Amino acid sequence: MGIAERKEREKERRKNEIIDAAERIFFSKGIQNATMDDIAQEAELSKGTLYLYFESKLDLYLAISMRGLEILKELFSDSVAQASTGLDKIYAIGLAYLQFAREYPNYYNALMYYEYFETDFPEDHAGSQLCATEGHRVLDLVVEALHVGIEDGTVKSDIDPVLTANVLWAQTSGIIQFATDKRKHLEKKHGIIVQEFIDTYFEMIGNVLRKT
Amino acid sequence: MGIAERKEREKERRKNEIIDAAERIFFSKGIQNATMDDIAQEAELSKGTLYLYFESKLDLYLAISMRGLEILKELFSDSVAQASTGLDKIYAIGLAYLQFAREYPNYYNALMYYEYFETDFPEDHAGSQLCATEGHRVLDLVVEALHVGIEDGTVKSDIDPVLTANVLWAQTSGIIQFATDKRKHLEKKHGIIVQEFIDTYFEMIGNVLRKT
DNA sequence: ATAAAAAATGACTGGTAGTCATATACTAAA
DNA sequence: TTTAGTATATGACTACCAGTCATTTTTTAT
Repeated sequence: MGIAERKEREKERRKNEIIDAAERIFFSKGIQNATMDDIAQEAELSKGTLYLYFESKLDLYLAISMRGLEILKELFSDSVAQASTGLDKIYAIGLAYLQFAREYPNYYNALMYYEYFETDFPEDHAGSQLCATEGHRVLDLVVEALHVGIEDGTVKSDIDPVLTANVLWAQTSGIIQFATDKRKHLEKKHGIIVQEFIDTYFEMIGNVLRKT
Repeated sequence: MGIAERKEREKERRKNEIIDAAERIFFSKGIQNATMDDIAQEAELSKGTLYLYFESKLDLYLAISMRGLEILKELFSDSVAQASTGLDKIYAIGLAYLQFAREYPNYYNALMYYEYFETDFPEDHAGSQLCATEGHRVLDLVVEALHVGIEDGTVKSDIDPVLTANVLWAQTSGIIQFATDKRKHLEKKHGIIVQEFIDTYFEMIGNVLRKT
């Protein structure tokens, strides 16, 4: 009975085509300005059909966020795998995050949008929970890297890995957000090149974590 | 000719009454869900009148953000004035920021909303520019505190005050945002009390800035 | 008292998320 | 092959909201 399977595949494909179309519209017009009619037209489907595949505009947007998270997770895994010492793994994760914001600004924005509106989402919203879970998995990589660093002697042993991972994540997010949004302002008002800003931050982190 | 003056005062008062009403609605229903009709009803005015005093819903919201910035600036000024050494001033500013997020969560949210959507605002929007300028003034306090710290020997002298102030501001914003949004998650999933999280961060900052 | 100016009103417009009765395409049994 | 049943697709329609503007009400100056 291969028909059911084929239908399943086609359903999945159509769903992805809709996400593709939505992505083009969201990324070109902005999340707020994109309308479901725009997306329907781009997908060459009627608006009603969109609602057969996604419950709401928010759900459609969350599907795009999930794609962003997948990319981010991939970048992180690669970085961690390639760096040898624990401390280098920490640096590598930070750099990968930065690379993500630079190379996939649209996905980065989508994730920031999610961060901002997470509190507005219904507690039990499936897609939202999935996004959150994926985000936590990324944090686990940082905890693991700190453990490795303590083991191999590149990271101070008197830190709490879980606590420190959360602090690192939070402050690095702030740094990247600032570097992304205020790049222009940094250069114009303060004559600071973003790279200097980033380097200064990484130096600070190194001084704090490195075993002396 | 006191009539013109009286009219001016009354116009200002009405404007503030509208902001008061908008605040109650925005803060209770959320910025997105609040409607201009809600606000008009709360202010006991017609919707058209709101538009005599504010150009748009965004303008009305920015007026509220400005109130938040005023409070924040006040907290910062007081903190800086009370702390004696330069390093203590830095701590004091961080703590004041934290206090602001805790004691005025609605204003804090309004400012975060502004941060997030700043890029969407028209480049030449008056209210938006005013908000940005006020925000920069706050950063100047940090730069100044670093200078004082270098002078009085509590802060390392090999740092660039402007660069460091920007880094501090960016990462502290990330920490506070995380502590605010993820408090629940920190406690439930990792068994971390927010205070531990904050303390760990401040300790890190101290280790980086303090002259040894 | 009256004309002019200022302030306030609310019905109206344009635009959008989401719905639903209807139509079309596909599948399985007779 | 026909037919009944099911899955998929449609777009006109509803409800709602930001912002407008012709009209009305209130205030001021003469």
